[in-house]
Amino acid sequence: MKPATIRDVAERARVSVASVSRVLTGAGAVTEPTRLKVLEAVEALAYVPHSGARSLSTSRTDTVGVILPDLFGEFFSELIRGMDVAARANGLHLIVSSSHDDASDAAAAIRSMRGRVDGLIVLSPHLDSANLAHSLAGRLPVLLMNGGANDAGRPSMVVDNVGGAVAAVEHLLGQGRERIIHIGGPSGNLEARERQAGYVQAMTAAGRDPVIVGGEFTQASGHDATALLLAEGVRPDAIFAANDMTAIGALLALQDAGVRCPEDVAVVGFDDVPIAALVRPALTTLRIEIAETGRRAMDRLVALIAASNDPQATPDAACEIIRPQLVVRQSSGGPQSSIAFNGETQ
Amino acid sequence: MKPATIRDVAERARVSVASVSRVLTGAGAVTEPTRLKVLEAVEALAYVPHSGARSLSTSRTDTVGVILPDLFGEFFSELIRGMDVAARANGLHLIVSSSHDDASDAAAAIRSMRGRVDGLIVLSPHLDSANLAHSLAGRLPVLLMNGGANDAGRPSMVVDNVGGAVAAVEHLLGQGRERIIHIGGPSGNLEARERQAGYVQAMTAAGRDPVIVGGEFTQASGHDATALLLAEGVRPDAIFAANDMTAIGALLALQDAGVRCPEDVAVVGFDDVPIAALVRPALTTLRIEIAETGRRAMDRLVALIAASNDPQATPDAACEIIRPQLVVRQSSGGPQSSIAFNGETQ
DNA sequence: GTGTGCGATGTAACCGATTACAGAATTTTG
DNA sequence: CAAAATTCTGTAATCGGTTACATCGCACAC
Repeated sequence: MKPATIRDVAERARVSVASVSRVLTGAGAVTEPTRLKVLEAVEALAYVPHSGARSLSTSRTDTVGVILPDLFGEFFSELIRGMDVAARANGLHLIVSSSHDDASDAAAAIRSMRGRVDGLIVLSPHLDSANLAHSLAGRLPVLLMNGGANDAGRPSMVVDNVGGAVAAVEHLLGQGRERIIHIGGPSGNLEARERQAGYVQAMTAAGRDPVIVGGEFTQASGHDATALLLAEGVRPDAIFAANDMTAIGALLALQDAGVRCPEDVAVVGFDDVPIAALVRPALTTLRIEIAETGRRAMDRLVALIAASNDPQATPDAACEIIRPQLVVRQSSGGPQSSIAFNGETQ
Repeated sequence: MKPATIRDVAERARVSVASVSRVLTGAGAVTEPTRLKVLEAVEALAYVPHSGARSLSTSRTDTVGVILPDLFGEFFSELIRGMDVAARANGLHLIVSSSHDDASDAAAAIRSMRGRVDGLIVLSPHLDSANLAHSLAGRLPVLLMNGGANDAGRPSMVVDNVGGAVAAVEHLLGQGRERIIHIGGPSGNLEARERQAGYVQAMTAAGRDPVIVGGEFTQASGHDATALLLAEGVRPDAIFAANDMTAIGALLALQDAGVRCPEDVAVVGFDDVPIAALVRPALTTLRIEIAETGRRAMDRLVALIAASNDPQATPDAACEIIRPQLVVRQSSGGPQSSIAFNGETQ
C-alpha cells in the first residue's frame, strides 16, 4: 500500500487539494468545517506530506549541506555539533557529506547537493577547491571554511593559523625553551601549511633554526614522529604539533620513552578539542571555539540564504577571521590539572 | 539568473529533454552526435541536475536519515563516522537530525523526513519511542537502535548492556575490589537503565550491596558525583560508570582529590570511545566497536531499502545484539600505557 | 431585485526531472 | 528495392506538492 498523497486526502475529505494544502501549510483561509474535514482525513489516512515534492514547488528545502574532508577526530564532530544547534534553531536540516580527499571528489559531492539544499558550508582544506564551491554550486549560497587566504572576496571564515602558530612558538620561547620542533600536518592541507609557516616565521625571528618533521593530523602520526625523533637521539625541549591529536600522540610517545613532560619536553597543540583538557599532562593549545565557530558559520549561511531571496540585500562577502587563543596548561608548564579542569572544560 | 534546467539544455542542444536525460543518466541509447551536442550544452550552461526533482520522479532520494538524541561526545560522532563510510560506499547521502530530547520532538523529525530519505536509522534511547518509528514513517524502512529489548520483531540493533555491566562488575570483583559504586546515566535513558540493572544483578549475585549515584553520561557529571562522594567521606575501592565520559570525569575528580587510581580506586567505563585509551591512567571499559556498529547498521538499512523494493524479499526483522567486550587497561590494574597504546588505538 | 464586494473553494499550471509510448530514422534482411 | 527489424528521438504523462487565477456563494447596500 503506497503512502497517501494530498489527493487521497482531498478525495476523502471531499474538498480540493488546494484546501488541503491550505489547511496543512496554514497559508490561505479556510472555514472551520473544511479544516475539520481535512484534519479528519489526514488522521484517517496517516498522511504525512512529502517534503521532496513540497521542496520542488516552493524551491526551498529547509536543508543545508556541509561538505567535510573527513569525520575523524573531535574537531569535525564538535564543528558539526555547533552547526546542528544553529541549524535546528533555524528550522533547518543538515546533510553531512564527508570523506572527500581530493578536490574532484568534493566537487562531485557539491554538485549532487543541487536541489537538495538551500545553502552549503564547504570545508575543504585541500588545495584549489576554493573556487569550486561557487562555480559548481551555481547560485547556491556558499560559506567557505577552506582555511586559505584566497577565500577573500567570498563569504568565508578562516582561522588565523599563522598568528596562532607564532603565539605557540613565542610562548615556548618565553618559557625558556630553545630547541622547538614542529610536527607538521598533511602536506596538501592549507591549514597545516599556514601553521608550519607561522612556526618557521617565529623561529626565524627569534634566531632559531626551525626543525620540521612530518605528521598527518592524527594521534598515530604524532606518536610515530616523536618516537622516531627520540630513537634518533634528537632531544628537543619542546614540540609544537600541527594539531591536538598529533600533540597527544607526541605526549604518549614521550611517556613511553620515559621522557617527562613538561619538565624535559613541553608540548603544544592546536585546536583545543575537548580531549586536550582531559589528557595528562593537560595539553597547552591554541583554542578555537570549535562548536561556537560552527554555530556562527551556520548563522552566516542562514543570513546568506535569506539575502539570496532578497534582491536588494547588500551582498555579504566578508572573510571572518577566527583568532585562536593560547591556553596554557600543564604540558608547557601551566597550572595543575584541578585548576585546569575547573570551569574550562564543558 | 536562474540556474539552467534540463529544458534549457535541450533547447540549446536542439534535442528533446528525453535525450538530455538519457545522456546524463546513462539510461537509454543515444547516438554519439547527440551525446556531444548535449554535453556541449551542459558545459556551456553549467548545468547541474536538480536532485530534488529527480528524486520526485524516480522516488529514490539516495539519502538516508539518522535520528540522534544528541551530538555530544565521541560516541555519536564515531557512530556517524561509521555510518557515513557505509553510506558513501553505497552512494548514499546522510541527513543527520539530532538533539531530540523527547519523543514528540523525535516524532516530528521523523515525519519531516518523509520524501527526503529512502530509509531511517533511529536512535532514541528514551522511553516509548520504539513504536514511533514505524507508525510515523509509513512504509519507510527503519532500523532501530533504541537500546531497548522492545525492539524485538523489528529490524534493530541493541547493545547487551546488562551483560556488559555484569562483566564490568565481575572483573572488578575478580581484582579483589569490594566496595564498587555505580555512577548511573540519565534516568530516562534505556541503555543507562540496563547498565544499572546489570550492575545491581552482578553485585547482588556476589552478595554485595549495590550503591548507586546519579550521573548524566557527561564528564562533568562523573566529576561532580565522584567529588561529592569523596567529600562525604565515602571510600569506594572501585567505580563503575555508566559510560566512558562519566568515568573520565571520575578519574579527574580522583586525581583532584589525590586519590590514586588504580591503587586506591579502580575505574571502569562503558563504550570504549577513542579517548578512553588516551587518558591516563588509560580507562578500562566495555568495548563497543562504535564506528563498526554504525557501519553495520547502515549496511542493514541498505539491505532493508533494497528489500522494500523487492516484493518477494523475506522481511528482515532481526534484532541484532552487540556484545560489548571487556578491555582491561590501567585504570583497573591493567598493563601500562605503552602496551595499551600499541596496536589498539588507531 | 439586482449589483457589489469579499472570502472560501476549486481548477489547472507549475516546480524539474524521468520514462512509457509512439513515431521517425536507420539498418538488416529477403 | 521493399519490408521488417532495430535503434533513436520526441511528446506528453507523471511524481506530489503549491499557488495564481477563476469561480462560486453569500451578505450587504442601493
